[in-house]
Amino acid sequence: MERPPFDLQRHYEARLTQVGQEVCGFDQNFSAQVQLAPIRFGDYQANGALAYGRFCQIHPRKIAQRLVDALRSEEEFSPALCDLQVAGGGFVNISLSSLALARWLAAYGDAHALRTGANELDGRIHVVDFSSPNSAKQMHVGHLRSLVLGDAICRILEFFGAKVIRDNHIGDWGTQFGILLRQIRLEGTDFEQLAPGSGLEALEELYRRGVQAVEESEEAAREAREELAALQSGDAPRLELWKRINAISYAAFQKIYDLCSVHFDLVLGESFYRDSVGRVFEELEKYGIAEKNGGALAVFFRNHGQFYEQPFLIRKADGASNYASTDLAAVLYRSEQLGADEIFYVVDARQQDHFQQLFLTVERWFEKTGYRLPGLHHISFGTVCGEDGKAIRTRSGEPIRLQQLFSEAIARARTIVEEKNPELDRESRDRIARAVGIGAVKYGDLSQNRSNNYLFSWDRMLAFNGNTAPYLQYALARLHAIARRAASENLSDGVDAMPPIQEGEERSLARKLLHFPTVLHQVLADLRPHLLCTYLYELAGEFSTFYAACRVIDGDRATTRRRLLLCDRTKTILGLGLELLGLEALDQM
RNA sequence: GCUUUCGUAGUUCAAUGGACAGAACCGCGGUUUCCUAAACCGCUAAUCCCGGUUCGAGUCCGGGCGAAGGCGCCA
Repeated sequence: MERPPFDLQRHYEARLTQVGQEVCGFDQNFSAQVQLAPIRFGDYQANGALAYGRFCQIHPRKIAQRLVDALRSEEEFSPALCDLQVAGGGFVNISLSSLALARWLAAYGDAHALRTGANELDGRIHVVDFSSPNSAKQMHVGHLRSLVLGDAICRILEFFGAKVIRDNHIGDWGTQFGILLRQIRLEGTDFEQLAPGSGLEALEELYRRGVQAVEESEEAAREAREELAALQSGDAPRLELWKRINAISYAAFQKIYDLCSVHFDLVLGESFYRDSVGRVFEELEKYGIAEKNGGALAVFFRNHGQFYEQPFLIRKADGASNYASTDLAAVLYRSEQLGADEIFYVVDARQQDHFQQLFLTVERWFEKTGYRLPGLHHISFGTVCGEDGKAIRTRSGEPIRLQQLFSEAIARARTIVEEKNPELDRESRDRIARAVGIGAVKYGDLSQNRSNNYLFSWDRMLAFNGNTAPYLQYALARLHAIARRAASENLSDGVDAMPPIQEGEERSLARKLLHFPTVLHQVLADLRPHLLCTYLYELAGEFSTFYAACRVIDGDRATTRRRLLLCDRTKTILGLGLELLGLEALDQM
């Protein structure tokens, strides 16, 4: 028997469009427009007849009926597999039979089978630039989004077959070093006392004082710029200090990354590009893309609707490079050395102008030089705001540090574990507390549409009920418990075919499982992991309802076997979904 | 001044131009001799305003109002 298509929504879209055009005689203006249907209408619905009927002045119901009649002679649309109905003003509703549900579940029985269904990006090289904190400053809640969103996006791209290069583009070559070096010289800071891994708070304090000085005095600002220029031109003592500052910073960042299980393939930082910015300046000037303006080097977009009077500064008047300089050099490196087909920048929406201008500049530059232009994408996200509705910043007040947020989440989770499961050993309780606490925080961010700002709230970040990671983890833990019991009673041996699904809770759960590929394609289309969160929450909800209503391990062997298989598939998809979001799966909690 | 994003129940959030706008939290009520009650079941409540396009608009376009951002040497 032929394997059913991985994503039925996609498949039906293609098939119905094809049958409409080739069998029914509809022209190129017809497309089936298949989408997931509300359950009251069936499993999938095709909306294309409404638009097409209007277009060719035929009643849409007639169009829909012609399509249904043509489909009925196709084997895959036979009554044994699905029911077709014309409804409303010309919708075509498709409802899968229990046999069709069972066949799909049989074909996609484990994570490996699911992965083979998703190969759109096989062999593509995708560079994802995310997290990218600034050296010498602690990460706070404002840094959460890039970190968890970036990690989830990497996992999703990898699932579809891409070779993903996770690049942490740390801000280690910018203005803050001028300010820091000046302040260190002024205060005579002793670095021997700042051991790697513990000195970041002291550095941050130093920086805070430095910023204050620079804001208050033009003289101090000039000195800081001079310090930076001296560092960037390779002054040895300053480079030595710079290295120490970075060692302290990187060690602190790594603790956070370890805690929430995020890893990088490359941690190059802006400084990595310090010797290649020269080539950028040279080429951009040579091809007339950049020009000197008031001492600085700038790219103008004089015919551009938005940027006609907003130039892109790529080198400061004092010769120092800036954010734009290193970003340009980084694109070149990622294209030439890493072979990037696509580059994703997971950076907040306030930098939209910067990235638009960066991309416009790169397009001109690569066109002139004939360099291979990768796809450039700014995966922007809204700002994390405080109670006042404004962005949480390092400078104003004391934002909540990531370390502090994660610690608090783990502590609260531990309290609950100890209350619910006092019989577990200490090691298990620790593991569960960590997975639940970190998971709740990650999910609190991931479950929201990235394009909106959101108010930081302890209540959301530390919620363990409702639409949260622990809800998903709990459902999965129950599925593991069922599997353990089935194994201990030797119930799970030799069952790989899928018996037809029964109506009611079983069917609702099975139907939801089949939506997984469609949701993944939606997530991939514009890299919005919150759609996967919503889906997994609904899936876990369907399972919980099923679990409350149906005894899985039941006296009746056929029932037990059918329900065990359904649980197995749910366990696979829920587990894979959690993995794609970067959330830890638990087998008990 | 120019410009970008956003505006949905009391609150925090969903909704590839489709049929009756979904959840969660909060509140109230119910469920456990049975595979984990971190669960399940039930009740109430919303598309900022005015136009336009469309068979169909929370979604697209125009104009208001409101919020947050960006705009030559910060990243």
